[in-house]
Amino acid sequence: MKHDPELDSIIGYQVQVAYLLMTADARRVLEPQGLTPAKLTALMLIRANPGCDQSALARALSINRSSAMKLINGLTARGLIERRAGRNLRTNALHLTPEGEECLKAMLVELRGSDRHMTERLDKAERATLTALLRKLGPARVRRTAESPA
Amino acid sequence: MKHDPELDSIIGYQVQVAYLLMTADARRVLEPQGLTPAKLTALMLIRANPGCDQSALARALSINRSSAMKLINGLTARGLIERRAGRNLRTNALHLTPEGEECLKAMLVELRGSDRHMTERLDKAERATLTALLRKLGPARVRRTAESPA
DNA sequence: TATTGTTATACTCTATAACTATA
DNA sequence: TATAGTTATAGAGTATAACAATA
Repeated sequence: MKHDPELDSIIGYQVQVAYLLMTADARRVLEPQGLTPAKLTALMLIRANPGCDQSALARALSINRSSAMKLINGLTARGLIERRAGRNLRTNALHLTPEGEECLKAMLVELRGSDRHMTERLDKAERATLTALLRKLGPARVRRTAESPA
Repeated sequence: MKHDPELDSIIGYQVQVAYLLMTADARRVLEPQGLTPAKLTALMLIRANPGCDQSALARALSINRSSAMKLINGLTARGLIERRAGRNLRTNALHLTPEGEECLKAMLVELRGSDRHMTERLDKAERATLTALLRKLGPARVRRTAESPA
């Protein structure tokens, strides 16, 4: 199937192609553990913010509370995370279990391998450049804390 | 919510963040027409390959035939594409309708606007560099020399 | 025999709405 | 009042399995 050349100048489309390419390999790595990129991201967020509550996690993942419930229930059922007593009686504190910590570490090793494989045609400088350029995506008018103390 | 610094060195994660950022804006543009990035991609493929059959489209989108059926039925119901008689009695030839052509053109105008907005912090050279680096993603052993650059 | 389109069915992810307990 | 967690339900999107017609 031919590709429409008009899409070559649309960065968002190029990013989409890259995303599908990269995640296809990542999914292959995560699948044996019953994980997906979204679930992995949730585990990483919980590791970086131990004791966070469910609503905060939902906001960070850009999903709503009830969707987060299903995600959290699934990870809890797999023994990777657990709900502990929170700051008050209506919040849960999310934590990785020891098994979750171990699973996450092992996944990161494999994901680094996948990532190295999928970026092997880029040298070190190119990798740094790509990362820097990806970070510059997004509208210029975002409210920066240094700019105006909104 | 804090971000785990270990993810900063994983290109696949950076690409995922960029993808979610870019498509959020694209979805906002496509939504009033009942379209999604995947449906838009299907329309672009049909425009670039008029008369293609359903199975070829499914392969190009990396979905299976029955999933493609739903997609095609939806676009047909919206009057954007149509099934015509194909090369033989068991294949359909997919074509954009005049309304589909017009809708696609209008969407591309808006998507270019969105794309320009989301990449406004990059200058022309940076855009070209980003596109070139994104194209270099993927394993080195892929047969890419004589084929189309995907 | 293999392939195309099709249907039936199921699973995952997401969303909305409503409910409860608590703040 | 407002918020956190929860439940029920629904709508996309995808997949597998099977089937008839055709190659």
